[in-house]
Amino acid sequence: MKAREMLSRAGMQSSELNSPQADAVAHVDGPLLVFAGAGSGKTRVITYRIANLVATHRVPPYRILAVTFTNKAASEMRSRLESLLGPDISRDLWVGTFHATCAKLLRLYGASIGVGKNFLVYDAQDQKTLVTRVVRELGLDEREYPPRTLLGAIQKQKQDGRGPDEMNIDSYSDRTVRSVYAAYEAALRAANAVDFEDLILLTVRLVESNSEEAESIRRRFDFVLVDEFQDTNATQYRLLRALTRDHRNLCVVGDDDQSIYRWRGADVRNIRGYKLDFPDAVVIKLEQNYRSTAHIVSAALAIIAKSYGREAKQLWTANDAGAPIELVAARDERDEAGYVIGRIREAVAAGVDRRQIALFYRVHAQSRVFEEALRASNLPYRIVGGMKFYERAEIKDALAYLRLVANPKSDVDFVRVVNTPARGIGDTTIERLSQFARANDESLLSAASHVHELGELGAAAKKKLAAFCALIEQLASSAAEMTPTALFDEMIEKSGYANALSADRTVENETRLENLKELRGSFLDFEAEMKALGETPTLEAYLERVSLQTNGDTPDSASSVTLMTVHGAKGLEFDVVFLTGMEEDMFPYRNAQHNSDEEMEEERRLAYVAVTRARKKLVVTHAASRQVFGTTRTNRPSRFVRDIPTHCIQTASTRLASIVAESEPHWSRPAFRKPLAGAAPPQEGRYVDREYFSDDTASDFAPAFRKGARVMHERFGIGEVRRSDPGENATVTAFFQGWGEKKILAKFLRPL
DNA sequence: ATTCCTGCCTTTTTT
DNA sequence: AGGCAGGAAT
Repeated sequence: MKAREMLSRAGMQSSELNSPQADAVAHVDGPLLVFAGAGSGKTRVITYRIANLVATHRVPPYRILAVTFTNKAASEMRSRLESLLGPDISRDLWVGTFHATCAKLLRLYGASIGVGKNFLVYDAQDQKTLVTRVVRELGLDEREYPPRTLLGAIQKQKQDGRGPDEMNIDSYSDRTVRSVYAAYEAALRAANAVDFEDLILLTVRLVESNSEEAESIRRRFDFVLVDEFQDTNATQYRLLRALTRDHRNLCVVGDDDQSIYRWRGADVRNIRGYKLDFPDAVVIKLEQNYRSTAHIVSAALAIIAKSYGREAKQLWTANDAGAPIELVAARDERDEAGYVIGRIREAVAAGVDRRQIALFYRVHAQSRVFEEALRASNLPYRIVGGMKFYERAEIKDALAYLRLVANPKSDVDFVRVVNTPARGIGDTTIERLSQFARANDESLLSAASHVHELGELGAAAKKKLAAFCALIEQLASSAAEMTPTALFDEMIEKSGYANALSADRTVENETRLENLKELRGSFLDFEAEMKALGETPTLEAYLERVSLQTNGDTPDSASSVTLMTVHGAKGLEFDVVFLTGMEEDMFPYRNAQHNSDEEMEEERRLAYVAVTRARKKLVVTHAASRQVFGTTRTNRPSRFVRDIPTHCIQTASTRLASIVAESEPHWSRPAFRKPLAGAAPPQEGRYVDREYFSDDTASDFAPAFRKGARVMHERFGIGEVRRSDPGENATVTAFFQGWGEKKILAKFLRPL
């Protein structure tokens, strides 16, 4: 294909890009830093730049590496590149997550640093299991050193690029961490496994070494691009620098205002300090927002403006002001849920696609109330996060069998399935086998294969273990001559797993069988895909994909409302967003351990992320009281809410609805007289027609400003009503902390 | 070996 | 409040 043709196919007319976007796309050699504000067309810039490198500058596609954090982002980028450049070229580009890219490099070159070709990737659960085992073997008290905490400490070391011997030891507990870390590493290597951190860290060591392999990897890519750069941790950044050491063609794209993963090791300083490492870097800021209404952009900007140390940016939009942001005060979480669900039904009735509606909360625990309300009103919804497909026990069990077949050294998998389904191999047996295995320096499966040498084990136990070994061996020999799907079928049958589930026909087991069927479907998909690429589908390749695809890859084909945490919402956008639980101590989230300045900063950025997800309509809710971990808590509205300029906001309250509900028999209430078609009967008067929330202050003056009610004033903050005088120029006398009693025109007050 | 109970802890979790 | 892990009971 000719370059010009490719360019036009890439849609690269300047009219499609604004000026900073075009500058970023046109940049070729040397370091480039792009600050991409929310909704500023970041993905477009990255993909166009890649297209430009290939089409105009004739860079071979296989010499370009684009790194993302999520599989989803990677596949989106890939498909956009495919439509720009066509399948032949895009196939050769390296587009993938940090982890997938590193796994690929390790499989190609890892031998030189002692990483076998068929290593497994252990997920969070496996890691914890392994740490627990190590803790026990070291004879440590699990109560004093919870495996969870230790694993966290180990991960932190790894994310900072330190091995056990490179740790800073400041206390006795550091010493403990170090010894657990060392033993954990040894256990991983013995199992021929790596964890997520290893994927990065081992690749860094590989690329930084002086080996021939390091040289080849560094020569492999002429251009490296990174998306969501603000989310990189120390090791990931080190990797990027090592990969581009010789040419410095490192293009990073991100937004320090959207850095919300500090607690996972992400370091905003990577983006904020990029200039220090690359003083000659070209810096481009994308500040025009194409996504949201002007009201939403102003609100977002007001929230983030108070952030400290941020790179100066001024997000703006040419879009219309749009509908005001609604701020709704609810009594408690149930009131809040009822109100939100009512509003969602309204929106759906008005023709909004359910897929364009999202409900955010700070923590998962808040989802339950919403879920119940959604179910009660028959609204289809999906929850992102929570228990993911690949985390379900039956899926992990099935995969553990196959992983054990692929990698007989994987003790974690052995322990998982040796007695699943129950085969009468109990803890005592496994404990003795472990000791035996340790004494002989071999894996559990291998120890079990010559278990007859183990004196202190009962004959019955030996027989059972031998039978299990035979099962795995049989499956292993099948693996050599079968397709992965056929092997899966055989495993499910021969292991007795399917039988155990169908024997006891409970609803849960039905679901589990369904899930296994779905897993089988993923084997079929995998085989079809590999066939299309002309490759042989191997079990190992399948397992690799699955271990890096922990994402719940929810098919959003179903038309559902989406519920998720704000973290889960990053990178997404919706027409209508409900941002719930906007109270102090909920959002910003705070408890005894979590209240540092840094954390507060991150909460602020999180609020910014939340607000910028909305395209057309944002409804913010907060509850006066809520049940948290069994106790009732009363909270003021979030500081972030108070940061939103009042001219963007329209306040409402669910209170009028409840007053109507209490004072009138339900059949006489307007909302009940004409229920929405197909809707479940409303409960407790929460589903009230919108007219009831009209912004006409007179109609809800009395309840909103009755004595004792809380109100907010732009200057004086939150106050308590002492006295109110309705009428044309209604006034309210209220007490404000730090200001005393003030008499104020009601229109300057917001009921809370 | 399995089951049941009690006591614990509770953010966010791209891979 | 609820889910889970560890320990006791069967």
